[in-house]
Amino acid sequence: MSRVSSRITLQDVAREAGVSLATADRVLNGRAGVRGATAERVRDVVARLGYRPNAAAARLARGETYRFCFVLPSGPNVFMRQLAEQVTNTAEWLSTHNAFIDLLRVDVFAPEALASTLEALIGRYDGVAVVALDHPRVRSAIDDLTAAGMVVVTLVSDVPSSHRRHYVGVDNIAAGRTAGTLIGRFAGGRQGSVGLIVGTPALRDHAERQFGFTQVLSGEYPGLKLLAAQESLDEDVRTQAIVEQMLRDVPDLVAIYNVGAGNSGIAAALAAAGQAGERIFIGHDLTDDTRRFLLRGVMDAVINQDAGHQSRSAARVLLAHCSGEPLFDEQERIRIDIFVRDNLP
Amino acid sequence: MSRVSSRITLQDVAREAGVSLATADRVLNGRAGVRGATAERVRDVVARLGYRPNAAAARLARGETYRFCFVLPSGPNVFMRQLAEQVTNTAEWLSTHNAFIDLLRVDVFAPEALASTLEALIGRYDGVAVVALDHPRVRSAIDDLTAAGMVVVTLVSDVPSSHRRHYVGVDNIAAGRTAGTLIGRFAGGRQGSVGLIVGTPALRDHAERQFGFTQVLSGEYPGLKLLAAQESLDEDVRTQAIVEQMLRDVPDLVAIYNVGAGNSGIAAALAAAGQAGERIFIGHDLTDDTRRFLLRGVMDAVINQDAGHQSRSAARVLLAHCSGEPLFDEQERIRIDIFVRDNLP
DNA sequence: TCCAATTTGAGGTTCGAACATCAAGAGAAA
DNA sequence: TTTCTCTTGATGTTCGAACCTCAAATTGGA
Repeated sequence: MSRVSSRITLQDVAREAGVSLATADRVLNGRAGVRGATAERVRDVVARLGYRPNAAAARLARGETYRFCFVLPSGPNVFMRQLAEQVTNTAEWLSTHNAFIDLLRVDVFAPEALASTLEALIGRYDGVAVVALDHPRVRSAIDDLTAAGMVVVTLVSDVPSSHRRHYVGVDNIAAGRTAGTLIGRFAGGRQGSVGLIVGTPALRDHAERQFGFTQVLSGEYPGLKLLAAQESLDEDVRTQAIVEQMLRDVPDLVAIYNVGAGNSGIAAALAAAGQAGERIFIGHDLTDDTRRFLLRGVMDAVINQDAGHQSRSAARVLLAHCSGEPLFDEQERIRIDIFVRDNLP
Repeated sequence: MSRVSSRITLQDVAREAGVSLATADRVLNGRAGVRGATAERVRDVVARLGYRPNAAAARLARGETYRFCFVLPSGPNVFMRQLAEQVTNTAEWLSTHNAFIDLLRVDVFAPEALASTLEALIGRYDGVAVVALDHPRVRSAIDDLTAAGMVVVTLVSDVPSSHRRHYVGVDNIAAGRTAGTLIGRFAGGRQGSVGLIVGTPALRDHAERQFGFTQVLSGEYPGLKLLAAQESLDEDVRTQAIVEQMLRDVPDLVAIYNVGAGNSGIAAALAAAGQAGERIFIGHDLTDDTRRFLLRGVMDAVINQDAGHQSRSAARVLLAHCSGEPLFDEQERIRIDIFVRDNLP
């Protein structure tokens, strides 16, 4: 029953408030030269009539174009490839809204390179979305961009102490905790060891997931013994070797949690040992591979953060901050998705 | 590296193709009176330059306003209240895009009433989003609306055999299967009975969830015995009574799956029996209550379909279909969310 | 009361596409 | 060649807000 009749324009507001279009315009756009009482009257009418500026007309009149730069890690990481692809889709959408995206890829393990890449962006863009590295050099580069009047958004991996305007991504501690709870529950009282594989603890998101996971497992599932974390550098061959070793050395292995990439390696090792489906196996990022592993019962759950959502969200946030349009917080919250075999999209 | 330089307008396309603005316009808007070869040339240039119409300008020029009607069930159902609230939010957003929403609430258990409500909408709206009931009268009402040139979208609950243009909602069979898998896995080999509570099997979504759940449980977890489904009519007092009885009569009760509303009643019954946290308890719809139950360990998982997402998605779909703008399928897919204690938003 | 500063009004231009109208040009059929 | 139809160009108007300028009205202070 929330009815709004046809369309209220600034004209209507001005007429109703007994002022000219120019004055109404001055009030709404915060331009100087309007007496307080008059401004108040206009604002009252705006509220009373429920006036909302026509988004299309406003955009058209403003006529600005925005340039954004997305900085993603290079390398073969599947999730980052998905993200890059989604950024390309987003770029297409943005291009109909007078905003343009350049996509840059830099070595994720080189904070210096990332920092100098960022610094080179100063003045060339209106906004930057960056998969950041929590490192003093990077932080100061982000602050420099912000100081230069650019809007900076961190993507996937945050730098909380920087002056970035917004973080688009999930709480990775919570993601790790989620994995912990799922493994704990799936184990259902069984006793034994749990293997933990991380890409590299140098990545903030990996470290955070590991932290959350450890917290839950050691705090709430005393029957499960957490093995020392092994580093895979996100490579299939290394995860495979790690798991093969584990299957040999740890007879009471109940579950494996893979914090980073390389799930195919784990699946291969399990299959080779004839153990696929015997051990609980939880990992991150829904890909063609992990989807197949779920369907075949090799993996038990996949924790995911939607690349498309993150890319679009970053774009919307940048656009909103640059153009001063409102933002719906709720829509920009990235969820920690849990996928099992039955709720695959 | 996907760079698009400033902005290509229809002017640029026309110049590049060596035709007039008028002709370029005729080609792009499919107006008659252009020779095939000429049209081809224009389309080539469009592709080559990557021309995309300015969304704001197009909207403004079209200058149409759209009227949509959202038809939701009346009654105290929490999810439907959330949905109604989100529709109100969506209405606010839409109002800046020249589209307006009326919200109607009708008795969900009365197909005749729903059907006649729908029929009364003919000609008064450009689009309708309806939480439908799968009933011949309702189906034919939807078909009548469609025949009258209106865009009809089913929301939350589908009528697949109707001519609705789109279904915004989840696959409820998959949702039920997901619950089944979670309970099966959480039980972790324990033997015993599983209680099943539905609001009413007359609701398609409830029936589908029950179907999916039963499928998984009886097919894959032979150690778990599924008790006969009990009807709660989505009422707390009734679910409470049902569970109290269950706790008395079924000593080996392992888990409870509540297909509909009324989770508070279940929590109360469990608490009264001192059994909160002892039985696996999975239900639907994330609310203040269920969130609290998750945090306290009373519930083990909540399966959710995001009301805000569904409301916005329905609006976007209606808008896109009415105005002929493109739609990003991937963005409009509603996910089956699994929430445990650790990944609450 | 008068001057100066501040407020307000009136009007115009711009953005890019959609859509309309009319005349000029091309081509085909008679 | 003439006539008629089919294409094309030229040109305008519209949408609603943003932003600009200049003149008129109002206000406040001296």
